[in-house]
Amino acid sequence: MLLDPSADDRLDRAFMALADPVRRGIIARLSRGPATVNELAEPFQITKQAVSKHIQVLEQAGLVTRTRDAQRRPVHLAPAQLEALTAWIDRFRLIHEQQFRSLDALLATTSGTDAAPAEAGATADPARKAERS
Amino acid sequence: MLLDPSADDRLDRAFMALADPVRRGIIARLSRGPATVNELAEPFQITKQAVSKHIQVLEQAGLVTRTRDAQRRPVHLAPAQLEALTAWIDRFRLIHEQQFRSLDALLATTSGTDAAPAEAGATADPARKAERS
DNA sequence: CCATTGATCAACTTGTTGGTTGACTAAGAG
DNA sequence: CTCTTAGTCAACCAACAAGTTGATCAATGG
Repeated sequence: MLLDPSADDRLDRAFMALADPVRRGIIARLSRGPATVNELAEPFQITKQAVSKHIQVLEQAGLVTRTRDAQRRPVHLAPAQLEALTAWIDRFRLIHEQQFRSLDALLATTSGTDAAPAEAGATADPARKAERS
Repeated sequence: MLLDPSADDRLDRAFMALADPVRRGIIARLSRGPATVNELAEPFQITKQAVSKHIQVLEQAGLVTRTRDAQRRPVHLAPAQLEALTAWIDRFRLIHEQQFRSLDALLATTSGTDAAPAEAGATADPARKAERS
């Protein structure tokens, strides 16, 4: 089960875990501090068992951790995985932004007449020849 | 286009779209510039139809757009939705960080003997009203 | 006109997710 | 010991997601 989850696998679980409004609500609540299953279940119209399953999903995704406190199992936010997600997204967001800028510069130097209406790169794309990575 | 998907719905689709290594690979490829379905399908061992479906998912999530170029339908990255995702994540990441800091400060002022074993917030949690004994 | 290329549509199979109910374990409290 | 609180486990079901094959559409080229 938890032997060696690849980086892809970890991202899969984390993104999937956030692709549900209940689980995002749980994350939002936990950002204010730890909470028990019952407390987390209260805002939603589903059974406690369903919430427990959601928490399991979040835990397997590395987004929360559970501790012990008598009968209670307080759930805590684990921000490290959230950081990993923003890191992944921002990586490609920034690459794209840079590509866009350099393409923009290229168009500015070659065409000279008009700067092309925002729909850049549809056919004349300098990055297209790179393949078979 | 669809008729007014709620913010929750949009986040659902976007996070779900990224919860798949094929689709993340497509995003990674598109960060280098637009590509056709065939180009995007090449690195993967699945049929072109499957890739087409993945692109539909990404498009409905607002992460990519498609244009026309003769028979080709070049796919472009749409970075706005990526920004929305990092915005959502960072919101709660920062709230949590701030909570953690203020709790840390609280512990530093009240307890003078032992600084607690790193698992802060488990027992002394300002957000929980339940107290025992 | 017909053939080719690029991509989508439609139907179907398979596996997984989100939810339920009911039984169960664990820890205190009377 | 019994009762209550907090939570999980197990079995089941409806809905959906990912992939396949086969047919179809759209644009171009001979």
